[in-house]
Amino acid sequence: MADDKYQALELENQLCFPLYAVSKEIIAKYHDYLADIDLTYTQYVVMMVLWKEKSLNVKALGEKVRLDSGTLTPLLKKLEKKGFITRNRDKEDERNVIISLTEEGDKLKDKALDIPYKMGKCVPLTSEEAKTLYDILYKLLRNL
Amino acid sequence: MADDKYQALELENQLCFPLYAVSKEIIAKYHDYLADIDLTYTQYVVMMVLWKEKSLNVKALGEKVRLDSGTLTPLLKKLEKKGFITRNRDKEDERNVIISLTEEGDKLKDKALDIPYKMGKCVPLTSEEAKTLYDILYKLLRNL
DNA sequence: TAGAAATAGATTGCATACAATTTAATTGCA
DNA sequence: TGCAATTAAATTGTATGCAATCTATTTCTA
Repeated sequence: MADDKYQALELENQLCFPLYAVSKEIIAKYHDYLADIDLTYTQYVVMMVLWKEKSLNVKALGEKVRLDSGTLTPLLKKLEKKGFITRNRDKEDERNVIISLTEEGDKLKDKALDIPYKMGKCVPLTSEEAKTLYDILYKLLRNL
Repeated sequence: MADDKYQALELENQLCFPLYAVSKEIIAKYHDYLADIDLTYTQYVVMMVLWKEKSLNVKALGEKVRLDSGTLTPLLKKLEKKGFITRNRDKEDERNVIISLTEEGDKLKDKALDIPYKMGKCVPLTSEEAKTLYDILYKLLRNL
């Protein structure tokens, strides 16, 4: 037991590693479904916000998806190039860039409709476990 | 309720998003502690395996940290440049590259010793919640 | 009201991630 | 044995992520 003091430094004794690993692996499972509608996971997350909000600025979008402009600016330019969104300076306050869904982008919602269901089937948890996990994760998001 | 059918497509109704967001935010919390010992989070994860295993090939390392050679090769070259590890072709089977801890790399373990403790204090969960989260995440890792 | 402070995005630089492909070495089998 | 299949890393290409900085605009205040 001479090395006991190093136990906390083992991968299996940390909470962050399985979080990081599970997050990556679940996102990987989305890959093929999302490729069918020409989106990456991060782009899908942004589109989910837009399907609901229709239009908002980069700052507000970033708060919802928890990404900064360094990540969002290039990603939004790609979504614009694909024709799913528009990017326009706010006439009221030229500091803002307003992101809006195009008709094409809005139609994509229907093609995405079965993805949550397909993904749900990929996650091997009981609904009770899923709810527990969900609650703990949101508690963390609120308090981190 | 005309839009009920799109409910599953809302960010708040999905399990993956909080996983992805929490994972990123906890890793961000490691940033300053790890900067003190000149490691990124991914490099830290790799070093944790090496502190325990001392020596193994890229393939075995990749299985433990769930990263492929496309990520590991450049990362390991950086750790080598920092003097924490060595990379050597296996004489028995030249396809393998054996990663070994240097004395310098092993000493880093002592500098990292308080990081798990500091991180634990950053995660606002009861020990019971932490254990529940841990168990569910490992169940997912086993079955995904 | 002019200049300082604050704000929103964009840019730069660095470090992942991973799919797909390539290269080199080893194994397995006809 | 000889070559096809397999295996392990490395490489290439694309897409994040984020810290730090920069630029343009707006707000605040002395």
